Amino acid sequence: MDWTAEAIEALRALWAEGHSTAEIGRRMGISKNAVVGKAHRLNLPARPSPIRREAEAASGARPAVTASPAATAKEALPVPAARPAAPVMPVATLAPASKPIASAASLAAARPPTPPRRAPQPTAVVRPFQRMGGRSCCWPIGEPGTPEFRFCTAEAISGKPYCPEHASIAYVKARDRRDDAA
DNA sequence: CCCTGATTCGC
DNA sequence: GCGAATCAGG
Repeated sequence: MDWTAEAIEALRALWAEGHSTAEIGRRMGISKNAVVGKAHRLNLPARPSPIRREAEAASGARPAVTASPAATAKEALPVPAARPAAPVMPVATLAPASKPIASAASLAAARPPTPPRRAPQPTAVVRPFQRMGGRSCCWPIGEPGTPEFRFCTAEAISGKPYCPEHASIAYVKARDRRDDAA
């Protein structure tokens, strides 16, 4: 993985939106290990991990888990942005970012039925319109002409028509495109 | 078994 | 720095 600024920005954005590492990996065409590894290196806020390694526990036996039962209840609830902000973007598994999917046609072609793995979340609010100040991402999703067709609802990077994640795949690094262009 | 994320460690 | 392997919990 070539961790360009864009890629890192995309990672940060997706991470902040509460996507799973595997999901981020899928979206960016990399493994979840790469995602979690990089996230870790970037010191991105760890999200509720299902596990608790012995290492941390061993470092002090049981530090204070039992310290103040009352306090732990409320304060031990960081659970920041666990909300899957992005309303299920069935953007399929885009090919490992190689070519900037320019046309909606090609995108449609590369759009296999992607049943959402996650159960519908009651808290997930599909916002029909962005009223936010920022421009929304122009990345087309679905087949044009169908009811499903829409654009990515994420907020575009300022100065770019795409959100971080789509920008990361939309813009192939300019360098050395000459050889593949031939 | 599927999923999850964190850490480890060879590269 | 990178990420597969591994670990560990749900």
